[in-house]
Amino acid sequence: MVTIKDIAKKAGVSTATISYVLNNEGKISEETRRRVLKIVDEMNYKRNTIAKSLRTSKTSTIGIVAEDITVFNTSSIINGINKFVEDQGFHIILTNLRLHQRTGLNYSNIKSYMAEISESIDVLLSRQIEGIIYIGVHPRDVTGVVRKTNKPTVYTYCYTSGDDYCVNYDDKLAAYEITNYFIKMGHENIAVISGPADSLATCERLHGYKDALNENNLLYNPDYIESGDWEFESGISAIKKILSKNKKPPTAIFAMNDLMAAGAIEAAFELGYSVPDDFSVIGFDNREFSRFYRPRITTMDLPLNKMGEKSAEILINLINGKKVNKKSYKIRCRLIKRDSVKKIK
Amino acid sequence: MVTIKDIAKKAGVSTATISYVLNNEGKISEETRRRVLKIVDEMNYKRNTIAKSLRTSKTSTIGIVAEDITVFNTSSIINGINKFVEDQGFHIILTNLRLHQRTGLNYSNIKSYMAEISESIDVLLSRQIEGIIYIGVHPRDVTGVVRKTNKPTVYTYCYTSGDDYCVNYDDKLAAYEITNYFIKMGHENIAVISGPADSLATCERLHGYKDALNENNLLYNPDYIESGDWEFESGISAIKKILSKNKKPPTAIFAMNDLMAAGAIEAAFELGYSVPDDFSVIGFDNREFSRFYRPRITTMDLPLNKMGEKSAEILINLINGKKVNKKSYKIRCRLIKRDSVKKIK
DNA sequence: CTGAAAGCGCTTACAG
DNA sequence: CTGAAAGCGCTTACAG
Repeated sequence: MVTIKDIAKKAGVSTATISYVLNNEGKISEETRRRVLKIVDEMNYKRNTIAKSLRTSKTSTIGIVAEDITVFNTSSIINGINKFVEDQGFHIILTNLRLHQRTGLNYSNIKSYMAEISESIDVLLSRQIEGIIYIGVHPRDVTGVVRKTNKPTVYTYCYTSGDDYCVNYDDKLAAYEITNYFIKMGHENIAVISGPADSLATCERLHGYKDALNENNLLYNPDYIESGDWEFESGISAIKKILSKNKKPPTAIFAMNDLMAAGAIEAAFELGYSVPDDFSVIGFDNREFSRFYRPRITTMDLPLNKMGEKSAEILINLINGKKVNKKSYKIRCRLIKRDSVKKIK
Repeated sequence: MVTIKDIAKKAGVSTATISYVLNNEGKISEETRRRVLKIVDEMNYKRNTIAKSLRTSKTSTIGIVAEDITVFNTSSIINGINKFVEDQGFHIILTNLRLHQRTGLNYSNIKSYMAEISESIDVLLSRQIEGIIYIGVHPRDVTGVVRKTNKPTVYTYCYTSGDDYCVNYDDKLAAYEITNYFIKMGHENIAVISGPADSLATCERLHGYKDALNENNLLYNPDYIESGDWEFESGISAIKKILSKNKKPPTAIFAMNDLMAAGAIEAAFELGYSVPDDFSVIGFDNREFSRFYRPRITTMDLPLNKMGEKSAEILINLINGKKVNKKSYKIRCRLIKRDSVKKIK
């Protein structure tokens, strides 16, 4: 391996000079600079970033701790982070907790993985990362799950109840917009297939839903709300329950994710109904299949890339000692209008 | 930041002793060991891996170069890699070329990104990674795309025509098994919606398809083959072409991915046919939606996790100087039988 | 404009 | 069993 020393010897100058040339420090004569650069090229010298990092105590490396990289949201978020930090000369060390794989959907027992998370973070710290981005598998409260460090940390796709930097999409606004869109299309009886009641996303979206109802002087009917577990099958059972509970069936169904929306459509189909002729349906997440399901599902696109970029931006600013005054960012989702909603009246 | 020196001072021993204790070198008395460990704990000392790496010239870090992390295959492969290397104390530096995002589906102009890839690899090398895993977005030949280095390198989800380590799934065998399954279910007229003709995957699978036909004394009919571009829409047009070209329509359709299979099902539906009553369909990839499409699609599950693990295993062996005699690994896919295939006759 | 030298935080032969 | 010392490959105040 060729080092700065070898270059220095061959060029007949000191290692300091090589270093100055390599770092474009300016104060080197044009002639020396050229000669050094030529030798650098000839000897195919590659700088050892490890040594530089040790000396400067800057690694230009951030740690990503992903709860589960195989969950649909994560790769786009990482993509966004990557895009942003690349331009800053930063690199990413990736830690994957494989939470989904290990705990299934029972995110609540994440507590048992706290020791493991803590260890992951220790390893990251020992590698001198300059900041951490923690990516959840679901928008939920992770307070206390991630051990505090003295490094800047940004949470995305999850919240904390503390004084931390969090980047999420705007759940409440999204649900508000979905509900308003239904209303604009003439629907007044709008059912909801929600996520589990203890989910923050469920809460926030129910909030947005009610706000839209209120503003349009529509009554909130608790019998129109049924919770699922984010899976396809729970969409099926939820819609059946809603139908059996209400003499006056809804004309519109807001499913809090596309899987449950697909389940609802499937169930409607089985029961001899048609979507959107008998029911209009809107999903959430803009999962790949929603684009070509039968019917094509109207849904909310998640700003995953933007969330990644924003998280990275905040983190880099914090690393550079810049003030970041806002703590909690909520990025707007985008309604994708397709064929599962019909105008009535 | 507390260093080995601080510990040494407080413990009244040399830094060498601390290092020996930390690395469990044994030759330290139990009494000293305990005292040092206690102080390490008290002072909340964390080892600086960067310094260690510089000294030992081992970083226990591998570089992953992913052509595009948002493409469906990649995250599971990374998951597999992660799982394997974690146990070896290795870490991952992730580079994401965002190829799909930047070039769309036109993978062929990857050549224009060669300079960029080369630079990414330089950066990785300067960070002293000990090996590289290159993850393609599609099983195709990437010879010459990735600059050779003196570090062990494994290619997965892509091939090279050279003497490189490649880990893929067994395309030919998969197609062979699909075709045989159709035949076992009584089908003799089996159409294929293939990928682009210049795709290695297409080639290999066509091979497996023909082999199965031959073995069962069925005639190969070129009019039954229509190529798509892996997208949903191309499944629609392909099936229409096949139907219009053949007086004797096929009873079975092997679509080389789930998107095109869904397109074929959609087209059949539009034309008044039903799947699987009029046509049986098998897809490929076991994408999420295939599980709850109408009908649930029979498909091939890709061993993505295993591919990641295998790649990591080979790489770690190479890093450790062990012999890895086989160069090309082909891992078997798994047929997932669902509702889109019907037994006839 | 350039160099001698110290030092980042570790590890490791070597000596005792 | 333990320590003094060199050194990994860089950067950087300081001196000239």
